[in-house]
Amino acid sequence: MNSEDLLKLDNQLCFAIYACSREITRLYRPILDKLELTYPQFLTLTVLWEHERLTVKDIGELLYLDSGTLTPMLKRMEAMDLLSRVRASDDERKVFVELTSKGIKLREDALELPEKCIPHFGLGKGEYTDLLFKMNQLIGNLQKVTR
Amino acid sequence: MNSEDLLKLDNQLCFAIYACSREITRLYRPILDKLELTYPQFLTLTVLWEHERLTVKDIGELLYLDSGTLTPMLKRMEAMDLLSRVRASDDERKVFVELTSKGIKLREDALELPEKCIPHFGLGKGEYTDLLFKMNQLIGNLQKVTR
DNA sequence: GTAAATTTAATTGCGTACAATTAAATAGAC
DNA sequence: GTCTATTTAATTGTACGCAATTAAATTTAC
Repeated sequence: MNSEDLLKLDNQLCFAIYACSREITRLYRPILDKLELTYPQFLTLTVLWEHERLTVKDIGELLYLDSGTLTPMLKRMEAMDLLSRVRASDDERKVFVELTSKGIKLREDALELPEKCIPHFGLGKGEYTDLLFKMNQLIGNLQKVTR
Repeated sequence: MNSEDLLKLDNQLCFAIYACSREITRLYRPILDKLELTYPQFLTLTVLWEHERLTVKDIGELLYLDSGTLTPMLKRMEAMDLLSRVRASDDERKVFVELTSKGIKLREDALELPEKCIPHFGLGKGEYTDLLFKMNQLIGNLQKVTR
């Protein structure tokens, strides 16, 4: 494709991905609302369900977010009693984030989010896995350039 | 995959797409900065390069954005002398958006954005087209549910 | 051992996203 | 023709997302 064609909206993969990301969030929103979570908050809980205790930096590396995004979001989630933020005693630059019992318990209710929503993607099992692999590959390629 | 597995970050296609969207924006940013544009502003120009004159609603339907996002962004772009906003005389609810000569001219410089960035995706020509098709298909599937 | 460099989180500021509401104009129902 | 419903954009308010800066703690270089 030449650069004229690449400029057309319909040929821009980046737009398709950007639009798709927002469409999925739209699909998730009713259940997220029920859980009283935003999508980035749900992702934050997801990594904490998997890791128990993480620094702000750890979360940032897992979700590709920086402290400018995370600090205020984590404070909101702390105010909601989903997690606690404690400055590390051995290295006072670090802040450990840990789930409260409420945050841990929320996992059971959150199980239905992917369970109920992913079928609406209309992808076969192989297609889902394949697309997941390709997107992760693309992320990897991009990071080679941008880091 | 069961719902326990689907909840894991590494298995969530939605996260891969969300992260990928932001990684692409990160890749685009140096050139966008040079053009003094944000990514959504670039998309808005893209549809106006293709259509000449669009209402706010038209732009919203093409980019899946609502007036809450578009109105302030279009005002900023008007202040940058990239486009004009004129209320339609036959139907005063509508606002027509049209590029200024500066907005039209910017297209030449913008050609290098996809031209230079897309090679960094590290995808073969077939892979790019294939992934584009699959993402658009997924968007279509999602819209069946959310509209 | 101390000065400089690095790391970590917080802060500031700007620009989206989007739900919800408002206000004005137009279309439809009768 | 008028009353109601719908359409369109704007407004308001909240929450990201990220660049740039700040401030404090720790590492390192010497």
